[in-house]
Amino acid sequence: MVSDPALAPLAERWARYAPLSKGDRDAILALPFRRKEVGRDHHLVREGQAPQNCCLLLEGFAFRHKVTRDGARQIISIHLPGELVDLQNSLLGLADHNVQTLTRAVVATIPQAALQELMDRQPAVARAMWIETLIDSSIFREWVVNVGRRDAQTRVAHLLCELLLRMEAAGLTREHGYDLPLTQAQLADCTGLTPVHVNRVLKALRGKGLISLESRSLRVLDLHALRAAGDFSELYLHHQPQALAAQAGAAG
Amino acid sequence: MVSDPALAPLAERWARYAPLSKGDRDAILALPFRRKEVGRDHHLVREGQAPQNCCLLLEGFAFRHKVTRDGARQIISIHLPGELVDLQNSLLGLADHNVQTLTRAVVATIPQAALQELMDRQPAVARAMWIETLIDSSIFREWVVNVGRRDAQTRVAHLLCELLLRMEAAGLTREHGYDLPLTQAQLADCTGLTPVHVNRVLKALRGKGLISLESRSLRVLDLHALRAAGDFSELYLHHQPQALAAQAGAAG
DNA sequence: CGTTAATTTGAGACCATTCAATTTCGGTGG
DNA sequence: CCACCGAAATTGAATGGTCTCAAATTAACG
Repeated sequence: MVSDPALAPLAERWARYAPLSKGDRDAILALPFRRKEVGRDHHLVREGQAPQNCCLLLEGFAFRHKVTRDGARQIISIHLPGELVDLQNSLLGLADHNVQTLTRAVVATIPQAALQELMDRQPAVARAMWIETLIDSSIFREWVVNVGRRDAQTRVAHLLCELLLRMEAAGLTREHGYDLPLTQAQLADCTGLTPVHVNRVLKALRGKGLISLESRSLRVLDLHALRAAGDFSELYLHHQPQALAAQAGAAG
Repeated sequence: MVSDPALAPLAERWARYAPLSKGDRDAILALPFRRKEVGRDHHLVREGQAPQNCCLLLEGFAFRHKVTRDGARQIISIHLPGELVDLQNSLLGLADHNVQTLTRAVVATIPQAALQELMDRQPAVARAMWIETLIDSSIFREWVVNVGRRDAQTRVAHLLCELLLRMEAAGLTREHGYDLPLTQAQLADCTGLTPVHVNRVLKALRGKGLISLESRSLRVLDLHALRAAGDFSELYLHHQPQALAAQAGAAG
């Protein structure tokens, strides 16, 4: 059985979080999975369920969200191609939130049992997976700050900055431009605002010359000003995990 | 060198997250640490730093927070005695937020290197630590929803419910009552509100007979109604981690 | 090319904020 | 033990950022 290259991006990203041996990489590439094409708004995980599989986004975008009693929806995070959207369920058992596709997507569903086995047998991979969940966690913290203590324009600008940097890291941008995978209603659900107000905020950001945005195609015209408008500082994305350096330093 | 019982609560809590062997427990109890008494508002971790130690709260309360450009503070989580407040820094390197004591506290500072070694040598302990960070993560997600999509009264009621359940789990309550370790200004920083409005909300909750609160002593008079007022559902606290059951089931 | 979703704009209402002042609480020293 | 002081809590009045409601326009998609 030849290892399928579909999981190569996974091995590649995890290798950025922790040093992986050839054996580690091979074990990742040998994970069993089922490739699945799904439409927009497809539910990958439902709150309260105990999923038996983990979903790796091969193509397309997804988001996690919760719904309050009176039907308001809060989006908790956005996921880009190459990300495992529900790793935590393997360890926590019951899903505490929903995961849904933003766009048409291709996912690889990996049996949780296989992931458990991988964690058990390849501690370095487990370490990398842990770090991935910790970076998720850091992004959640920043989102708490964003919706809790920033005004509407700052919130939206901050989100657009975050997406720019993460898209760049994923190779999905060209010259500070990317295809925004969110409707204005979904931007509102990310930022705790109403769609109407998001529309006005975007108009203001356009008016100031910070961005251009038409038919979902976003371009950041003045990154410095957008970062300032969004009170944005990228430390929380941990794109240069210090752990690697620290480990290398400790080993040398 | 006899193992100090000070770390026993840590071993106990981690054992709830993953099955620990005698060797695992001994390794935890053998961790080196320095006991330190600190005053209120003492900084345990500062954003941007690369801490060399982890802080275990032995007595007292702490909180994590970030400050926006214009000086607004958002509290991201509250920590009870027995919790490791900055485990993630061992793996991420640079702290992306501040940690500060809410009250006078006693902490055990554990060298990160020792924790790293523990993770490497006792995979079951590493697993438990990972699960602890995942539960943290789930609480962050709920807080995003709380500040993003709930009105003021619901936010405060939700927070009071969360604290009640966590205090109960830590054995810090009597008859639905506990000592609230937060000022109204700090409650405001948790919920993304102003101190003035928190005061009015608390008055309303008292007026409805849901709680009594005087001089920091809180009693939940009508838990059912407070849960309803706070749109509260405890799934996200993962107080009964399903992973344990799942692992036991898989092993049996 | 029709149909539905998404975006855009306006006007009025409201929840939470800001600003300001007063009262109460908690701790400390005389 | 009481007086004092700063911090915390409380209350009022006015402002304002965001929401709600409603309608029109444009874009997306089969």
